[in-house]
Amino acid sequence: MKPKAKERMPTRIQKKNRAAILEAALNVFSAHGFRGATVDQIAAEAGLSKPNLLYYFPSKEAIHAALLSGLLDTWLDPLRALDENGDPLEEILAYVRRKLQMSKELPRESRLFANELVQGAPRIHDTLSSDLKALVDEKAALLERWMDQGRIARVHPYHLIFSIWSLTQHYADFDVQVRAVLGDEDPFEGAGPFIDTVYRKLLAP
Amino acid sequence: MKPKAKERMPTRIQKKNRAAILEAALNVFSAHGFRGATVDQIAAEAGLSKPNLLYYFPSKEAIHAALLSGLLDTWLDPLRALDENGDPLEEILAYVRRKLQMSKELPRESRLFANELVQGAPRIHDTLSSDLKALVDEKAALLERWMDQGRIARVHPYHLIFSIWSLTQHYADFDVQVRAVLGDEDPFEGAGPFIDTVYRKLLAP
DNA sequence: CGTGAGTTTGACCAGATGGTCAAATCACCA
DNA sequence: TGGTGATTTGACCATCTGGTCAAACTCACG
Repeated sequence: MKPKAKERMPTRIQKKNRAAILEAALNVFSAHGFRGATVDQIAAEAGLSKPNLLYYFPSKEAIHAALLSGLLDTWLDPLRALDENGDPLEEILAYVRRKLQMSKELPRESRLFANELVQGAPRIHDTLSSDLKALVDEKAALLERWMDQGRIARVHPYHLIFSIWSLTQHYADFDVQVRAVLGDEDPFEGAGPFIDTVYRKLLAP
Repeated sequence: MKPKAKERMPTRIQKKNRAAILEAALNVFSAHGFRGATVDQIAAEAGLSKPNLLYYFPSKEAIHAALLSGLLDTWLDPLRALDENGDPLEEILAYVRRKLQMSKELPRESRLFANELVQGAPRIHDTLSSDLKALVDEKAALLERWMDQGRIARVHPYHLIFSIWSLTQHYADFDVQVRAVLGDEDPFEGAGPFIDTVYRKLLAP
């Protein structure tokens, strides 16, 4: 039997409104940063009045925190998927491609994190040096094993990971700049093959 | 004889205070973004009262604009220095090294631009699609010529330039993340050789 | 020195912003 | 259908923020 929960099930309306708020907040926070976003703006975009929005989340901070922690997993999933048992180069290329695809399909999420990081990550610093560091340590060790086995070329494993982040997220985070330079050309059209080549040549044993 | 200028020479005090304000503004804007920075904060950091600061610059916007336009040249100088007459690979590697050094020595400047770009560059969009685009077009054409001559491997020249920007500026813009993962290790220690290797392997004809 | 330009400041303002609250309205089901 | 808890809102508040202004002060130079 179900132990009676202190917290009740979320109602249909709660589910709908919470989702609408997070969606709107993602738009606004990713476009203007935490400080640049206003509660009114988020409320308007979610189709709610400000007091109504604050009925669902206790504060602006809370919305932001909910967004970040809710998205962090999604964000790191591709790295988690790096599989010890796969072919090293193909595993890494798959990771790169997934990350680039995320830049294309989830640019708001990327910019949300970029905004936070570029300003010193005041609200997620702890998560970075615990969860993120642990995951990267683990995967860097895997990369190092592959290098020891001569299955990919030897490079600094941490900087290899950083390079994948920077090369792929660049297209989401600095989208305006990329488009200003490229004009009409679709950035991802050329980026995919380019980055692919980078890692094929870099990691060829 | 000197034509009498409508505008007088800046006094000693003007020079000192303008410089102090821009220095303080660079600190504050790069750490908090335009919206997150307050005039009081900048004034305090510059050792002036708010009204006094606004005696030297007419508005917060004006300080930000002065900073950006003053720094844009510095920022693009390394790319401008890419020399048609040098050895292609060495020229590109020199560009990469200069950019990485700038990330190390001028991280505030890098983050100032990063903050602006990640939020859609509302205040420098025009400069990007005119000046920046023109410069990149010119240098991309040079890279293409080098490729035509078989002096470096053929890759998408624009994405080659983007990759240099992203790989190097990553270490300034996302400094907290890099340090959270690396712990005590100096990021630039490993980044230099790593990025060097990337471009040597990528561009070997 | 005295004087006018250059510099500094306390007091102030209007608008924006995050957040509160009591009252009104709505949705569900016994 | 009535009642109860969930939802919504208009009015309001305190604080922050960019910016103004007149008055006071300082400096350089004749």
